[in-house]
Amino acid sequence: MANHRASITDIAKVLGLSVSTISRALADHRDVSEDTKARVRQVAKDLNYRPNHLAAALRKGRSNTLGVLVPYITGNFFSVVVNGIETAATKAGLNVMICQSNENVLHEKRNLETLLNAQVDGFLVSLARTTHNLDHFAGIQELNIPLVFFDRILEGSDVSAIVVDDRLGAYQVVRHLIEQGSRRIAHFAGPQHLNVWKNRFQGYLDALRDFGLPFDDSLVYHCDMTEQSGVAGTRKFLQMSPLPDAIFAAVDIVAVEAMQVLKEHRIRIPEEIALAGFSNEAFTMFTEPRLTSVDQCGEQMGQQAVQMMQEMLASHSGHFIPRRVVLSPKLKIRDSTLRHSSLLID
Amino acid sequence: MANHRASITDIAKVLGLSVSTISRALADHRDVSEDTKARVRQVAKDLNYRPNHLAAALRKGRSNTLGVLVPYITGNFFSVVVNGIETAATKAGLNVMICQSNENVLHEKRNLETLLNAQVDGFLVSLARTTHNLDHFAGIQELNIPLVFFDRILEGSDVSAIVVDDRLGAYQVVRHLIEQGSRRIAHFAGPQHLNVWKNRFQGYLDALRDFGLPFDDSLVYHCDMTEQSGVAGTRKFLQMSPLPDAIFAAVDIVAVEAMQVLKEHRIRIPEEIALAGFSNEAFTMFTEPRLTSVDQCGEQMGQQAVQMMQEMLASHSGHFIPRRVVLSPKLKIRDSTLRHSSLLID
DNA sequence: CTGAAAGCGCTAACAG
DNA sequence: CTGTTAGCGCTTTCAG
Repeated sequence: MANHRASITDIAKVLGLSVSTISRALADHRDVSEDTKARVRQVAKDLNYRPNHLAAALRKGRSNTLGVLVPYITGNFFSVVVNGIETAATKAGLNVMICQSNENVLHEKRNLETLLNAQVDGFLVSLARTTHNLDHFAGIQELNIPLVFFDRILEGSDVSAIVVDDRLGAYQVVRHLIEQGSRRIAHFAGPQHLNVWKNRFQGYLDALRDFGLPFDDSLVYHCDMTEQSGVAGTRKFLQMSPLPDAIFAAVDIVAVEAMQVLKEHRIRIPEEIALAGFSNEAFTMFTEPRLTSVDQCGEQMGQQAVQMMQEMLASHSGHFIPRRVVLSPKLKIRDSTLRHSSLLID
Repeated sequence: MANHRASITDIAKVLGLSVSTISRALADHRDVSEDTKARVRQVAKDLNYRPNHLAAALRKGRSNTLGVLVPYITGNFFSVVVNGIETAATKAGLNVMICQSNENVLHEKRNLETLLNAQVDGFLVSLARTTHNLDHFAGIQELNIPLVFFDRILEGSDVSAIVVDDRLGAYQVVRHLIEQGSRRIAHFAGPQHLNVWKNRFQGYLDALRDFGLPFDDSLVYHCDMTEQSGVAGTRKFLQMSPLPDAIFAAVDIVAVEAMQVLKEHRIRIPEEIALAGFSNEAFTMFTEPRLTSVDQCGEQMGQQAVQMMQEMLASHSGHFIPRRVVLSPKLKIRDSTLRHSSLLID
């Protein structure tokens, strides 16, 4: 007999009341007497009643669920953001469905459809590296379903988003490198159609300009930031003469690959070549030397994304004016760039 | 006009057919003529029709969704398992809802209810560290909803699960340490009510016994494996005389903390004290020296969990005989234990 | 304060 | 091959 999900109807039968009364009682509606509510709650407990979200969602036209789409969750940054999203969503009584695009725009498209079919009330999205246009978001826009991007957005697109000031983060890194005496600073740049890498490159350029250093095209290695690009790029840098005296990689993992190549060549870090990454991945604390990087406030980003989503959900107006929240990144200075050793921040 | 989710009814109206025909056509039912199917599909496309999973789930009594509950997804191991689960589930046409318990049994209980209310068809669970009994799973069992545990299960419980042979993994680590010449091997042990840490401790004990080393109680540091327990434990070990000549931590992060303490004390790794962890977290590749660890085949674990779930879902028999799949861990020998440097496996 | 009735979008007998 | 009908469990008018 227990092998059956108790429904509102079951409770109604036991108490000889109507389903609507039970429904109201469970929702703590003020039209129901306290006495009735108490009895309903008791029976609900006895029968081990569990509300059927699906039915409620179908009826109400709202699922109370957010669809989250990230490139991947292995790795530190996105899992922290997702963590922030989950925490904030739970607090707001919203559920979360998480999908990974695996950096593949086709997966992204398919996941979007899955989430759409699951009737999510809103989308929180960080783009795949291979996404070059937003065509596959047209359906969502047409249906007026709230959509908030975070971290990765398409360069030049006018969308609501929580981003970090990547340009500023990169600027701070390069300024720090210059302050530590570097003059020939190499850079690993990522695909320029995504805001994050474009802006990090821009920050690099801006800092060079502001501090009167010449821009040297050959010091920039363009790559897609996938496995091993750090190895190839570093080898290329090491063939130059004179050598660069610093390397700033727009992604931590690439910086770590560079570190390994530099070590193989017995090049001292940071004395001969200083090294910095971006994202403040967990492993930056464990390398030797520890890697200077830029923290992107993932937890906060997730929370803010949910907050913006809540506002959109609340404002019943069909259309939303794209808003943008820009978080300030935090430079994390560590041994890999610190020549005049003294103040180690962290 | 586009601002409206097209339904089967809409398609039916356009074509002058009944909803059931449309439903069947979309499901590629053989009773519908190819001609009709083609027309239905065309109109579906034109109207940008998206099936409503909620409605289908409500009607069919199946949501095609799996509930996944893990302690956390930040950190490598569980995010890899979740990755494996997602991949396998997607392949099987199942959706996935992921929840984190944050190692908190109360969260675990609440998440279970959320997933239950979301009408998931099955549960994939890895227990929180603070879970000491399975009372909160009673509701699931009663409803005969398939439940598969993975990695962390309650010691002594009779449940279906995919686990890794933690005892064997630990045994291999300790044997390796002994082969490298260690004789006083210290161990960081975790909470013993969970299979994983109990078995790792057992593997440690078994290896000592098999290779004729005495068991010394003071060489075991019991802790809850949270932040900083590695620091405190290592300090304690360093006060012993004679010093241990190896440390085997049941968790990687603890091993890394130990590494940092050892470095502060200028103790050479592995010459003076060899060091090994467990889980093969990503950062084990980046420490210096690189950390010997045990890989737990997370991806495979996730896939197997889904496969077992599918079998349970398929077999319509109400009750399931608890099954267990035990995966073989892989010892990853790296510099932190390799004294007679030669064959570096990886 | 409580009840009756309709319907969210879909599927699955059953009936032609 | 297609249509009719009922109903999954819930919420929400509208009527008492």
